[in-house]
Amino acid sequence: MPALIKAVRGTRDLLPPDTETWNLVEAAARDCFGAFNFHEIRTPVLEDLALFQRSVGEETDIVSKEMFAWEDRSRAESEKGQWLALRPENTAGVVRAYIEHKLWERAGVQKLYYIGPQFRRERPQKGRYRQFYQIGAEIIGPPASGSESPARDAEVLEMLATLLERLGIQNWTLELNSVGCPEDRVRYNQALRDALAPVVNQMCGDCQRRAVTNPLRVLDCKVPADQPIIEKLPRISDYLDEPCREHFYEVQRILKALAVPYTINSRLVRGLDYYVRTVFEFTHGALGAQNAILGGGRYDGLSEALGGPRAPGIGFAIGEDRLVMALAEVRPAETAAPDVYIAAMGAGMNAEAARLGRELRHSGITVELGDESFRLKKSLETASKLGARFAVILGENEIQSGQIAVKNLATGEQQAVARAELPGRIRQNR
RNA sequence: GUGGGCGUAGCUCAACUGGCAGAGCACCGGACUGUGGCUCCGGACGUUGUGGGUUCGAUUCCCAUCGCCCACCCCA
Repeated sequence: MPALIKAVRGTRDLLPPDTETWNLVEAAARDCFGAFNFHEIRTPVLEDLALFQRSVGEETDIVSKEMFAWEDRSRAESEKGQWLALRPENTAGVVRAYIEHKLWERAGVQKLYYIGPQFRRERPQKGRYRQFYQIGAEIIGPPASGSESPARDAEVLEMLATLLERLGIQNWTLELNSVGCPEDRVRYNQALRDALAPVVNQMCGDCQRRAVTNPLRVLDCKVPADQPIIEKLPRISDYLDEPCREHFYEVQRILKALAVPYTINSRLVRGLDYYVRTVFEFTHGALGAQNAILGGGRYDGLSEALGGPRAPGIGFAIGEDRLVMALAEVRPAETAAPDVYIAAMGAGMNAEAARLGRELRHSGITVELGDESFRLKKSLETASKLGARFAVILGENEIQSGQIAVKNLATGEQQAVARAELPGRIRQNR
């Protein structure tokens, strides 16, 4: 026997009834985003590697060590092999499409959402997979379209709160921060380095490394012993210039007006290079170490970094795997049951059953077919296990008389119904 | 990439200091040839993740390897 082929590390099959939950989440997202006038965009899973190097950032772990990337073989021999990558996130692709299709020519701001798989070559753990799914949305447009307005930030945050609420997910926390504009961050980074210099040798090994490579990351450190030191480090809020400060204030003012609860987390920094000003994260307990179910922020300079026109934007990505996990606590998955199970009996009855099934489905009824080889007992047993509401018995007697036996599997009550009345009878009892 | 935990039937798990691999649930069939759920009877379930070692004998002990899980780094 050949060796079994299994799903590759970090990927997984989603089976029923779990897929019902996934569909529920996606339907809720589409519905909710639609109410905010967002429209769907689908970008390729495969992109030019350079797209992510330029947007997410060459030095980020995502790009430097967690991407599935390879040189395209078909052109390798001409020594101009194109480097391809499976997308590790979707914002870069959306902005690329925005530029490529000159979407700035369209009226107003572009409000786009996507649902799809992303890929990162990380070690899997709870809530983290190599193929994972994100539901995200972006608002992007030329400055004149209002894309830079704090009202857009608030709109996105309100939309997320609405979605979580609609899904019945509670106990989420919105953590909000502003990382300022690039100039602010340069000044803040310097201030951090200065403040860390005298104390960094008292900190954990990771922090000593971060202090050199990415001082902002020191703020995320979870080592208890480091906390007193971190508390005393300068805060980004003291380094924001006036426009950034004003922007952040206005976002909060609108959130308050909308009664969207949030907390300021001055240590919240996000991993992607392109974020400016508003950054945020929604967290949820009981998800293990990966407690962030979604994150996002503003990326006013991204379009230009990718060779496009100035097009400020803000967006987020929901970790769908994690959202589903959180939702599963509220609503356990359940397989939908058929309305009717057709118990065909006797040679030649499969065709009759198929015809009847076709008629019923035409009326919007969900039908499962038995098989003419089954004994009635077995058909009823199966119908019952599947959770069907009705068993429709189709045998010689029924064909002869034109009266079809319909059994309500919950009550055990059975009656003969004229074939023409069958769909109506079943629908009214659904 | 690093650290820890765990791999026994489809699922949840047993099996004493090393002595014939088991139970519950689920599945299939029968009791009941056109009437499910309850009950009873029966059946199939497995190279104990894989490979090696120690031993008269290994699910058990040792080594290696693969896989999964959890955590770190990083991140959604």
